[in-house]
Amino acid sequence: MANIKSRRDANAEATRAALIQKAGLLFAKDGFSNTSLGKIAEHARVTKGAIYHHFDSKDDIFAACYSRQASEVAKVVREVTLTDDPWIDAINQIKAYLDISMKKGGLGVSIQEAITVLGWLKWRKLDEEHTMGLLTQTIARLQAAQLLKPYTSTLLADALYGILIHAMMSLVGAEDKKTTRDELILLVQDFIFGVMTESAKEKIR
Amino acid sequence: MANIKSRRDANAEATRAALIQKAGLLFAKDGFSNTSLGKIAEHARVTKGAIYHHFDSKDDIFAACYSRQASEVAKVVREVTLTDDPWIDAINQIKAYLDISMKKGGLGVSIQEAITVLGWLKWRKLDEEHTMGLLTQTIARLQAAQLLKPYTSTLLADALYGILIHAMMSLVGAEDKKTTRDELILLVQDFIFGVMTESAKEKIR
DNA sequence: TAACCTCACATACCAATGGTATGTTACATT
DNA sequence: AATGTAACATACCATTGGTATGTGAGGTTA
Repeated sequence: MANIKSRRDANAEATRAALIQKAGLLFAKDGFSNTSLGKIAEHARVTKGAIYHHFDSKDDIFAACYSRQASEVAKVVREVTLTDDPWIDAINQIKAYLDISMKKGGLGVSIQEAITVLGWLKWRKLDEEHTMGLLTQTIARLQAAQLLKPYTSTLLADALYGILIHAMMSLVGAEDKKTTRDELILLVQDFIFGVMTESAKEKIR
Repeated sequence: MANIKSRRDANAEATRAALIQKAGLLFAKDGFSNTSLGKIAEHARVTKGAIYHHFDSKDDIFAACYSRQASEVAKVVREVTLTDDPWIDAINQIKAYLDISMKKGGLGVSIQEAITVLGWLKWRKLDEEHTMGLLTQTIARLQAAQLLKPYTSTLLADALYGILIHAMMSLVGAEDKKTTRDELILLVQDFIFGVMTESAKEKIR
């Protein structure tokens, strides 16, 4: 209803955004436990009161930071989809995911930290709304085109996401990122080949 | 040298062991952050001083708990190896790993918590000495037998471990564990098929 | 065995920090 | 103009990880 933002609402949104941004920078730079709410408030030129007005807890503001970043990643990956060949799209999405993760590797809140702070379950739930949700869709497309063996789709998505996450983490730690990235793409492709139907394999060859 | 334990040393070892055991139970039951050092000390009938005499920090005693558990898992998985067919051994190890993880899922310190508390890097380093180290060996065997495509072995181990970890986590959360477990084994097998050499595939069929 | 030393803890204490309870004031509503 | 409410600020608290120091039993040396 009230789509017209009042002055106060606009200000509130601004502080909230500033809080998320500054917190994101600090979390990325110093890690979660080494970033106190006091520091965050200070950098955003407010007090802890402001934080606890906008967020429920320290975990909550961290989740907001990660969520924001994840949605940005998902957005970039989503924009890749172009062709009407689900297989090509899938590979391109994977490439895009690895690339942006590689770029944002140092910058931004790391996935490690996210899992570390939020715990597996919360983290997963968050990711399901972004990157992993995308992956699930992509897999559904592949399955609809009968390119994949009839595994339970959530299980498949889980496993594939596991590969991607893990791949990404190796990538962040690797010294020759470019080579590693290329090898990883091939590796992931081969893994997926393993769960493809025979007819699909021949079609691609 | 001093292999003959003095009275004092024996006592010290006993308290250290008790500390690890009680801490493990509490960590598993209440989680890391909800378990204070005071509680641990109380349960082990000592004081915080004892804890800080034996361990450097809260993280450190947690690491000790996890390490102990991981070595037990690794021990069970290691005992599986029997035949001289590396492929069969690999599959059996994977089965054993999933099974024990399934059993110990509720009990013991969960992997989620371990990653959560120690952070990705420390956790990985710890696991490299146990479960992951085993996996690396198994992969090396498969590669030596030229069953796998010539990927960088560490990369391969990383990715495979990623699948296993992720699979295990789905397994912990699944409602029909037995069915999920069976499907997961097939899934993992298929994934590995993807990175096998053509000749190896035919040999198995 | 007596003096001495070391180590395995216990006791006392502190600083930091997440979280809460309570103001306060600008702004919106009536 | 009076009143209400949301967006913060201020003050305060409890917990807790960590440290500095004390102490006494057990081991070592003379």
